[in-house]
Amino acid sequence: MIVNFRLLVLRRSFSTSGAGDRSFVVHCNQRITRYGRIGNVVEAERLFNRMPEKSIVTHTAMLTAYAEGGHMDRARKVFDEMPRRNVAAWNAMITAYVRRRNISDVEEAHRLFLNMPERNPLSYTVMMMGFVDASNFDEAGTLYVATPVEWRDPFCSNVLMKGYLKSGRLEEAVRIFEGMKEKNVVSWSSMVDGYCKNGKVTEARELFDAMNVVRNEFTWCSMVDGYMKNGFFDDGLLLFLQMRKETSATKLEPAIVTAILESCGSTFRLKEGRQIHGCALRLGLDRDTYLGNSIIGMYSKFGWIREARKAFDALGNKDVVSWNSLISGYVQLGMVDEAQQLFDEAETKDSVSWTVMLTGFASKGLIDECIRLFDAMTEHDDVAWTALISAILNRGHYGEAVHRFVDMIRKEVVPNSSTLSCMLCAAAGLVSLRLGQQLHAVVCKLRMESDLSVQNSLVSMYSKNGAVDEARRIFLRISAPNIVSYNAMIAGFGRNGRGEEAVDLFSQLRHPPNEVTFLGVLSACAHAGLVEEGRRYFESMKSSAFGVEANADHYAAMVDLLGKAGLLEEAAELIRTMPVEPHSGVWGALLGAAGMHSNRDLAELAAARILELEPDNAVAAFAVKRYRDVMKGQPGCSWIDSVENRTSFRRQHTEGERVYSNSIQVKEK
DNA sequence: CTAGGGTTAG
Repeated sequence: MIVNFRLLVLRRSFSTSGAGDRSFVVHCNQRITRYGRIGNVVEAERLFNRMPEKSIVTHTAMLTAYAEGGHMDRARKVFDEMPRRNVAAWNAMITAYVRRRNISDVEEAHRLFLNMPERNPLSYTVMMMGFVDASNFDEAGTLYVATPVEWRDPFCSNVLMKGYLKSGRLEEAVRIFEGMKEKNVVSWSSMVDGYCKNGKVTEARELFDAMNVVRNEFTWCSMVDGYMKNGFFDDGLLLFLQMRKETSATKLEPAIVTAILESCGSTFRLKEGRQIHGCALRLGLDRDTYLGNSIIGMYSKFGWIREARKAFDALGNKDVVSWNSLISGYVQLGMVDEAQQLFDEAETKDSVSWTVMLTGFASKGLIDECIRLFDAMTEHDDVAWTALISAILNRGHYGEAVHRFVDMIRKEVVPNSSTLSCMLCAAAGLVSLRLGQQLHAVVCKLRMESDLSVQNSLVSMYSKNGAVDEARRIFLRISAPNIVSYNAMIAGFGRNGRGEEAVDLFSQLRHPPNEVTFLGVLSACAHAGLVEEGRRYFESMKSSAFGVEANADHYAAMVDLLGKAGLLEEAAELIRTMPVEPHSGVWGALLGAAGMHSNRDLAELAAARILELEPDNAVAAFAVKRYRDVMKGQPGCSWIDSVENRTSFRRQHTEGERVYSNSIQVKEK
């Protein structure tokens, strides 16, 4: 009905309007623009074709509508066939190419830019956007320098500065920022945000306090979120309260509340989370989809799945993130069936939905389901690949993981830091220095040398491959090592027979040690024969000064330590009196020591216990057989060594070598 | 008609 009426009006307008009816043309141009913005190319095109008189603006609006709808060929045809063009038309065509975020399109944009008869400030800004999006900072920088000084307005400078910040090129960003003659609120806010995103909260706050323009909601939001994302929840909350006092408290930006709720979820702030949720409800902000999604996410992270479900059901405008947040909530609780039900129910799914579901199956070890899901996905991005690879790795299939990684690279999907972290663990597991070094080269190429999780994985990979000095070199370059870094390095020293250095590093710890730290230092003592030190660490751990409970692994390390030193009876006594149930690793340590010191009774005891726990254990079976048939108690027998050359392990190792032998080629970012 | 900040899920 409405459409017919419009057509009627339109028809009358066409018949009554003369060639010079400019207001009608303007009206149609606006409608084409509107159709383009809502993605209705068909209506835009229909109107365009019916217009007897078209202006430059008409063509420009139409080409933009086509481009937004993905029809680049038709957009270009409109541009090429325009009877006359102005700067805006050229800019629009360049913008259309730039928005494709693709190298060849940016090149085409650049050709147009070079050929245009006249340029305005916007031409430079848009072209620079293209280079920035393509991470071509050389060209972007050159173009910035080539931009006439009077045209280097905040608009233009902010684009380049923002690009530098996004790619972690802080110094270049600062250079642009400080060189700007005029800075607006976007310039300041972007720098504050950029510092925060690069972990420099102190510098961000200095700028935040130093700004000479009025802060707006973006500025506040960046700073509050910056505090929270960098682990300073209380400072963030304080600043939020300060904002409420300083600015008009009548309305509140949903974005800032969203940021806080997300942080409540990730730092497990149950009380604050509930309070802020209540506050958002009172202010009527809960209709905001972003905010609603963050509520679902927060309760999911708390494990309060019913609250999450309630927030989901209450949300008026659900989008794909709403669904994904709740699916993720079920997955996090291990409720994979419920997650799958929701996954099947969702009418719109994106790669996140599929990946969440994949990690759900992975958490249950259902590797075939993971692969089935992965194969059913239409697009595989870096995270999807990483989820699959990680699922395969968790099942211990290193060679297969390497195979998938090579596939990923061949498909030209750029690995992220978590992919590389995973793969470095594979290289450690495979004991393949060659693979590890190639991955290290990829890390450098992709500028991920400063990523903490990558650095930690590198330390672990190198030390497991015997290259402990290389591991140490990387460890020393970590700007803010966390407990995982220390654990990797301590264990690395230990397994390479450098017990003193392990002990030394432990004494320099700036973090409370955890279970892994103690396991590392105990193993280090065992390897280096530091019996007294080992005893001391073990006692200090048990004295609960650090709040760490000794588990069976720690006892295994102690049995190993005592056993290697020949204190077999003390080791056996430790097993007898340990408060946790000894697992096969504990008995294995005793078996190894008993073998080394030719204590037949204890070896047989240990082997028997292992076989009770693991009837298929080859080492124990071999030991029992060996003792029964061959060994007559001579010292120095090397049966344990021959078994330790675990054949299955070797096979996997060589399998991995073969798969990645065509060196890994990654395109530079 | 063409241009620049923040927030949610893997």
